[in-house]
Amino acid sequence: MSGERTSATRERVLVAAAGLLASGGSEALSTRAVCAEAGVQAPTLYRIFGDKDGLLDAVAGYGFERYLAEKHAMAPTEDPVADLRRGWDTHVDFGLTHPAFYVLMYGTVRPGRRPPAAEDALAMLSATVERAARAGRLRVPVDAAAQTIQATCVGVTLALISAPADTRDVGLSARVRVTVLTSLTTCPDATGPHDSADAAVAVHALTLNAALGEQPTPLSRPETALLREWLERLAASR
Amino acid sequence: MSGERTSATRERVLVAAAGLLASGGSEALSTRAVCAEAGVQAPTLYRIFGDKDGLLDAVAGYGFERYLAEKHAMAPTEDPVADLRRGWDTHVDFGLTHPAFYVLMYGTVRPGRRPPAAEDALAMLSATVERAARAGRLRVPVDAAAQTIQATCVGVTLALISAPADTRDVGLSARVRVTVLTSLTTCPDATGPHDSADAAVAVHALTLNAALGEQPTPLSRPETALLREWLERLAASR
DNA sequence: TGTACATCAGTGAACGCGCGTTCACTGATGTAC
DNA sequence: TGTACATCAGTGAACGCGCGTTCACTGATGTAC
Repeated sequence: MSGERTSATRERVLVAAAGLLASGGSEALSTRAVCAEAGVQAPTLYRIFGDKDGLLDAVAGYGFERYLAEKHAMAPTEDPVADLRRGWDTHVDFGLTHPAFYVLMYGTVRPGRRPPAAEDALAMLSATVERAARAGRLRVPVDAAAQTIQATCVGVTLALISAPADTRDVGLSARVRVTVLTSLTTCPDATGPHDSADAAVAVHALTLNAALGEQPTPLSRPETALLREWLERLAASR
Repeated sequence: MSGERTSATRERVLVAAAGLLASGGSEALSTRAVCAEAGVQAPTLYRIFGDKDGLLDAVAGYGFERYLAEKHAMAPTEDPVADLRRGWDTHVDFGLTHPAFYVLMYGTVRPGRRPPAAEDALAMLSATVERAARAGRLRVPVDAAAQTIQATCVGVTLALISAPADTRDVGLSARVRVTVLTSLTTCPDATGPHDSADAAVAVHALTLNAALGEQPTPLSRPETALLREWLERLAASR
């Protein structure tokens, strides 16, 4: 009973803190404001969380749990690359839906100190990347892929959050996701469920054609000429 | 004379603030600490900067000037894509060299409010991207490319800053840079001066081969078979 | 079953500190007559 | 040239507030005899 009451108070304080965070950002998260909002006296907060840092950690953890709830609603499928794609979108969505939480979890950068949420999220991401590697769908080492995905996904999410609503580039996330996942994996449809695989073929054909440039290749000159003609046909096929 | 003395004091205060920022992060930037460090009384600071926000803006601007100094040391060449590549590296370098400044300039995310430095940097970046577009080297609209570059480059820099020194993935920036710039531009050597163009060809050949998957193409079956064989040869050629 | 005691989640009120900021003043420099 | 005045970058000292935190206490619940 007393245990239940304790956690009820704890929950009430966290909800109050989350509300202040959402409405006023992390600056609004003073111990006094949280106490007032939760209808609780200061010593209660200190008994439960120890000190202000403990409160902030608990709030970040509370936000991370919400994030995990969204993420776990999405069970892993047998296609790890598709899971990466959906994980990317879930991440960005969460950031845009709970920007204050997100900034507290990912945007509070201190040199040499990764936020715990970022650490945990990276571990989860690595697990999915690992599955992709075991399925033979990965083009680079697991760590490299996970770091790349996390860095770019966080960058995109922070950019979207800090962009004024009217100049927000709605396609940014999908474009970067396609580019990044395509470059890391060997998934034939890494361009996502809404992009046709044809478009991916066209893009890569164009890219390869450009990369060929004036370079000498292991192919003979007539072979190269025919290859380039085919690449152009593929590029035009979307 | 009085004007010179004024700006000398202003400079002294900014240097003091920069020092505190570098050693203690933005939390260490109180008006009182800055005054003490600069050997100046509070009203002097208030006369020069108006209030604390004015001071913070001035400090961020001061950091941004340093950034611009590094950036302008690098004059634009006739290859705008190479300029984008060097601009990327300069950006990441600056972030790692002046992490506290960088976080103040780019990492202080508030929903809907882009930091002024990010705004200015995006404008400068857009100018270079625009040059690439005029040179026919761009694969996507200017705005889309600039946003993509900024979001991913900031993401990478923040990731590197917040990574503990011992787990810092040194290749992250170059890998993401290659991927992003390659996907946005038609530069044959977008992989950078230290990566061979052969490697780029190999990567793109592999990518295209994967993207082809089981998709039907506008090519005939024998053509496709031969194409894939060539792609494999290109992929193995690095 | 009744009583005495331990535990502990909570209250009410205050402490002391560092903060951003401002008031009243000084003293040096530039300027009009 | 000398004097009176305006300007203004600076000083010294304080104001008041909100902050994180803690002290002393209450009252409800659980427990031993």
